[in-house]
Amino acid sequence: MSAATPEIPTPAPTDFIRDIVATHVGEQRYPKIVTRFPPEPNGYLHIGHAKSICLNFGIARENNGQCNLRMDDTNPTKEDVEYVESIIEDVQWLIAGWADHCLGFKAKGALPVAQTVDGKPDFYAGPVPAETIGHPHAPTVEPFFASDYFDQIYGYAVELIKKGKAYVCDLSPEDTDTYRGSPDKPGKDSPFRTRSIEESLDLFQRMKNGEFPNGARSLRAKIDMASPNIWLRDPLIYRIRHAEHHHTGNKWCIYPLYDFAHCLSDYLEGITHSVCTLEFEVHRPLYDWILESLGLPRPLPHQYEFAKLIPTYMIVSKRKLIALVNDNVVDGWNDPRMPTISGIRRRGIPASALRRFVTSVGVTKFNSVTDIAVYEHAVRDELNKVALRRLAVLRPIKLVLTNIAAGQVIECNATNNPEDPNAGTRIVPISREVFIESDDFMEVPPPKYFRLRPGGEVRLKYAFIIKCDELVKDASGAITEIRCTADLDSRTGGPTSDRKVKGTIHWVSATHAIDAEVRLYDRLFTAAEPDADGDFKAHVNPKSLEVITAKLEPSLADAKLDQRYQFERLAYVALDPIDSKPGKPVFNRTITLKDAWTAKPPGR
RNA sequence: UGCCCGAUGGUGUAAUGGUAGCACAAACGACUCUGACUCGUUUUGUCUAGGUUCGACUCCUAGUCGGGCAGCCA
Repeated sequence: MSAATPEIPTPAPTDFIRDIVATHVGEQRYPKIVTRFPPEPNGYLHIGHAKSICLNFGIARENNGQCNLRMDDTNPTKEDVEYVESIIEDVQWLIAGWADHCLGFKAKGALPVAQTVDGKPDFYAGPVPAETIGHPHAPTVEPFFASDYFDQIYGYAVELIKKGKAYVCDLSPEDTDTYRGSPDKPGKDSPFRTRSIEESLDLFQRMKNGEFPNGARSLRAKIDMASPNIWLRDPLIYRIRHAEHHHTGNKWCIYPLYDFAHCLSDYLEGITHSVCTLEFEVHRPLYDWILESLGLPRPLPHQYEFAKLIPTYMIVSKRKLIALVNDNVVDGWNDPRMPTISGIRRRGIPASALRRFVTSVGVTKFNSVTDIAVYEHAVRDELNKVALRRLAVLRPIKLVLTNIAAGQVIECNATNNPEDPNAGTRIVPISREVFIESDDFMEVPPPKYFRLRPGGEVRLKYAFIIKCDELVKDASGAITEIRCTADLDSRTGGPTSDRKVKGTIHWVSATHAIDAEVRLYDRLFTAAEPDADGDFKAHVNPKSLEVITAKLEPSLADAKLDQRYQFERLAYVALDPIDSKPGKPVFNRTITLKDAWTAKPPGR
């Protein structure tokens, strides 16, 4: 859909992780920097993931490295191909024109290849050259899948058993919990901890063969039940799960747990820097323990943690996002109000703006909340540069120019984008009857109101200065028509065009206007931290969407999907990529223009 | 209350023993055929207490506050 949005060259960001990478590059510790973005395909990607994507791909592109897209799919009961496909699309959209050349994809169906390193057997899962990656669903390539490594991971588990570093445990899930102890009390050894290597080997194979029901047994790393770190108290590394997997089908009935699969997936792909969020910090000793216990021949990956992105007025939790979808609070994952990447895209926000925002917040280990104003500023700033200006009236009120004859049409020359001289101009027709924004007229205005008022003057942008002569009201006293005279000499270039009037308002010719649906989106929540009290649904903004029929200048009849527009003085908008049809455009309001008047007018 | 991590204006982030800076926000002003954009000015900060040092946001000690960890989730 949307075209690539290349970055204007800016100084490469710095942060503590990039500093570490820079040190490693200086030391030539690795032949190539390889990162990875490893989502679990159990939901859609959101703005928090965007930060991780930009960090991981950013590190890769700044160091001539590579960033693998990997499905972290070790839990068949929660994952689905729908999510795999959305993830691929969202990642490619976000990095298009910026880091496509670093995207690590593999040949479709490829599995790790056996090799020998320093006389030791080894496996490696490598990428396909970036040039061969085209369309998101190109038939020859695909992302990496942790589930493609199940054979190797199983082998590593067997290896651990043989080294006496893992054992099959018959404790029930409940007993396993009890034996684990609590953070301030050491755990207790499982009675199966001393089981012989041979017996564990036999049992593990029979687990694999499907001889036992779910939960009957598990494979555990043998570390230290008294460790102050819970994750070192003989953590489970394999569980029995008789379930069909979206990628491996029915081949397996045992699945490795995250801690075991993740570090090994990183190793198999030759990841150098495994970057994740803070909650995995306490898992790092286990990550290292597994890798170090196996005596692997290639350099080991290392894990680095950073703080999640949490913008105000948003929810970033897959579970809660799912709830919004399932409860029909929003219209699907890609509802333009959702903080999902697909929702953000549909809302009309350029990928470059999203990238700029998630980069601008920095990377630290401090749990912070980011003011949504920073996000909105990035969006407006990006859109200001590229949006074509158009005239549109959202809440029309009729205005008659009494000194223009019925049927007469005057062509006005309008600037397409004052920020971009190359954007050119266009003709907008005006006639005797026009619509103006109802907010732009007040019969009894407050002080410092400089739009139209009885007896007052205002400029119709790109046209002429008008003066309000009289009002026509209906029986109830509501204004039905504003009657004005136009100073026809005040057109651009005309004799009185330099006359100063304080206000300039937008308009559309009533006879030329086209009607179109405009969806006015606003923040999804009314509370800065919607989930602060644990009840985010209570803070859903009832006015997060208002659908109106607006009056648009005629040129908007052939608006383009990839083009961003600004309805002058109002908002940035984009065509809805799903509901817009030829001849029936539907516009989504991406974001309003900043408005210093209604934000805080004097006397209010 | 076991272990791990963190703390710089309203918010986010820089300064890696040597002038506390930037962005957003806010306020005021200039400009304006978008009350936008742009430009200018201003307000506001190193969690606390000790210590080391000529000098501490930075190093040390103790404390305070916040976050994370007890899924066969990731």
